Amino acid sequence: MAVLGALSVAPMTGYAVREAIRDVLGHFWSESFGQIYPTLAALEGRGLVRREDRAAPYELTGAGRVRLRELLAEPVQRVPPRNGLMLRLFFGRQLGPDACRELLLEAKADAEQQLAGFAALKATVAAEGGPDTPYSLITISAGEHTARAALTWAEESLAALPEPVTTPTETDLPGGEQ
Amino acid sequence: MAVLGALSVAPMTGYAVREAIRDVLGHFWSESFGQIYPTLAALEGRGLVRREDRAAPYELTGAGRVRLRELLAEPVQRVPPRNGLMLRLFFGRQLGPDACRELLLEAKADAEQQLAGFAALKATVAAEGGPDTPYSLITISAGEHTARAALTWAEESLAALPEPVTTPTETDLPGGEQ
DNA sequence: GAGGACATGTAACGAGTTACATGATTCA
DNA sequence: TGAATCATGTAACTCGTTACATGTCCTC
Repeated sequence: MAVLGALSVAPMTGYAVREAIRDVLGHFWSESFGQIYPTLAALEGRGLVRREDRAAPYELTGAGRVRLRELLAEPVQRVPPRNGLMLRLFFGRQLGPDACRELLLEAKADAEQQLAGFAALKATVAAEGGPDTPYSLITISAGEHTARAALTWAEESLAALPEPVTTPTETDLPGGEQ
Repeated sequence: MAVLGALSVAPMTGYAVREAIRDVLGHFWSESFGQIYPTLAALEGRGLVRREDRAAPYELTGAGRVRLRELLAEPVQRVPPRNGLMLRLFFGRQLGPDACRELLLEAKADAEQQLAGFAALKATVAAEGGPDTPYSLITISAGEHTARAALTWAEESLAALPEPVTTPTETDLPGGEQ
């Protein structure tokens, strides 16, 4: 689906398909390198893509466009979740509060970096313009919302973790929290 | 890591481990059924878990607890993203605005259902109480933030899509739906 | 003429899922 | 006694990744 979709935008060599998937779809999709050429060969065998000769870029055939629409219309199948960060935090008692704080700080920095990336990407896409722009902006917006949520969550969780400040010594003043 | 972590909470049979992972870690982790028994056998072979006899539940050994802490301390490796919903929306021009709206409505309903599930889960976990509760609440909070972000995003995107209102026709009579 | 990019492929390996096969226990 | 649930395991198969192997084209 990703390969056909990429070729629906413009004819491309396999190499360019890989770069397009990495750079344009990168924030929500990925294809391993060794996957793309076999896929293109299979698609060519089924008449969904074609190329003039071995040096020319692949282009979508009519049948390929039909097939792409079929694939896009198929129900979204969700992948089984596997979030290593959550797994570590869930067993945070085994890991220790300090390491958990470290993980949350990483997550926060990560979210901030992502937000910056999305802002830049949004500017680029909006400047280019084109028929696919509104749909592209929707996916970027999803990334932004998710990253902002991660940022807020990390900050809240850091505040909620026990011993949020370094305790210098056992100098508890009277009237402190129980 | 997930299996050792589950056994760090309480001794369990393989069957119970599977249910614990599905019911407790389900919103951020999953293990396939056919994965758990081989894993338990391997862990037993390495002396990280033990059981009295073939009928008894597995329990963590001292070495197993050490190994779990090692694993938890390893850096989080992120999985390559693969979000079928975003892929479909990105190529939304091929798919058509109506189908895109449908996808967004599904995503919205999904997020709402998740939010309800998290609220219930939070209440359960908070009521039980225990040493792992604060960490558990952190992961639930992550789910809530993400789901809320998805909900907001879906609503915004629905509003942003072209033709957001149904074109009024003469079939706009009371009870005219269906 | 050397290094980097563009470009195309293959093969081995590994992780994980589904489906199958089997048996014990509980309870209506 | 039959069905549902609890319980343990195996085997085939699919998917995807990493690493390898090869070659061209351009430019400094």
